[in-house]
Amino acid sequence: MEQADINIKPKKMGQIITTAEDLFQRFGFKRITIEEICSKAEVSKMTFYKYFQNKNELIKCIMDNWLGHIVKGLEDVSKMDITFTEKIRILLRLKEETNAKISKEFILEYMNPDNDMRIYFREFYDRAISIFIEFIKTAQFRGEVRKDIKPEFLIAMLNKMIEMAKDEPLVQLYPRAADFSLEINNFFYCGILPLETLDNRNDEKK
Amino acid sequence: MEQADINIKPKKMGQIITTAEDLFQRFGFKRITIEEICSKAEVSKMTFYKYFQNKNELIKCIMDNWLGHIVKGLEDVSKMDITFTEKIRILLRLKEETNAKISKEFILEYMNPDNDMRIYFREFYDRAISIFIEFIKTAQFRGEVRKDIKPEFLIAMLNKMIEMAKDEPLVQLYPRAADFSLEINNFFYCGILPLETLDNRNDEKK
DNA sequence: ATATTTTATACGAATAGTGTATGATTTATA
DNA sequence: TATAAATCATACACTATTCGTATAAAATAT
Repeated sequence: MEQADINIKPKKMGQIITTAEDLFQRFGFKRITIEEICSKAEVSKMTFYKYFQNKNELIKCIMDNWLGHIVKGLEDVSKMDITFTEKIRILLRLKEETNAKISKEFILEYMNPDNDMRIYFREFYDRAISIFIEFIKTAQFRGEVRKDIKPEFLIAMLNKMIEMAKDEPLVQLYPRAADFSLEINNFFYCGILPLETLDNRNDEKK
Repeated sequence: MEQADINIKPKKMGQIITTAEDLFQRFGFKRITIEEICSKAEVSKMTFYKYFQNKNELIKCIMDNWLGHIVKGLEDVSKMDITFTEKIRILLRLKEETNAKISKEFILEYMNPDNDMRIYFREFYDRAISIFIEFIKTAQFRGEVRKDIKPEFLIAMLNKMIEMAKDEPLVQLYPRAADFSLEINNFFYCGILPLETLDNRNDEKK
């Protein structure tokens, strides 16, 4: 999927991005130095500066990749000819993935007032959210989601559900993790489906 | 358990240790600055230097705590009047905990040749291992473990088992996570029990 | 063979982190 | 309330780290 895009890029550039992405996600942007990225990516510093002006440009590049990934993911889901239940399941996974990226560490740095990247972070966050909202609006237009629900509310709901999925004692109630995620999924599905389609729901499930 | 020791220490000192412990485990020693510890622990830098000469002394203090925790844990287990199956279960958890502490990040810094703390790290690692080995030797003396097994082999086995427990597709084979950990536990148990006690094993289980 | 890419090393400049001094403020204790 | 002890914010000189660039050698591709 994203593979194709990466392959067009020079090999070393790809190594830098992949390594940096991993390090940034684990330790946050601030803690990682260019030199650490280079040595882990097995690339010399000179090569780094050949492809990126500085660390911030690399960060922007990576965050743009993230956005692209979300956009593409949602576009693909939109096009897919599957039940909306399935779509929600994929959406959930995508949101969870995004959350992992915009994690504590990210938020922390984003909050820091004396960070040059602050404006860019805010922009990224807003765009990510608005992409999700756009997706939901489309679904509302198609009649897959009740029209009187605020998309922003759904986003908040998604986040809460992802939190729930991390609540160990809760998950333990289910014989296997998959059962729990199905439960969450179904709850979501039943709660947002337009009223007029309530009758066909059971048929659709089969 | 360890609670008591902490309470004797001045309050702020405790805050420093707790915060630093958390940060070190998540990001490694090198990445964390004294100032970050202070601000997260809500302690001024002056207070930090009141209790610790420098970052290395804090690290030593924390690593000593870890050792103490292992020693106490194993001593407690030794004293407990429970089946050896149970003991192994607790031992496994303790080893897992220790592994989390001496994680990738730790090893990485420990490997770094130009690190002043290198000798201390090596020493810590050796002592931790030898404490486990001592525990196993005691168990062998008591006849709880087959005498012809090398303790070092058991340590290696424990590590492998902890790795296995993180192998998702494998864990998925079991209806619930607990079942898998029981399986591992029983396998270990059956494999190391002295031959002469093989007959009573089933009775002991009940 | 030749052009391109990548590399190691070294370097000054900029930045960030350390550890200490000072005096004000808070908190505990009598 | 008075007094001692802890904690604090701020500023500071000093050190270590990181940045970004210049150079020329080595590796790789064509």
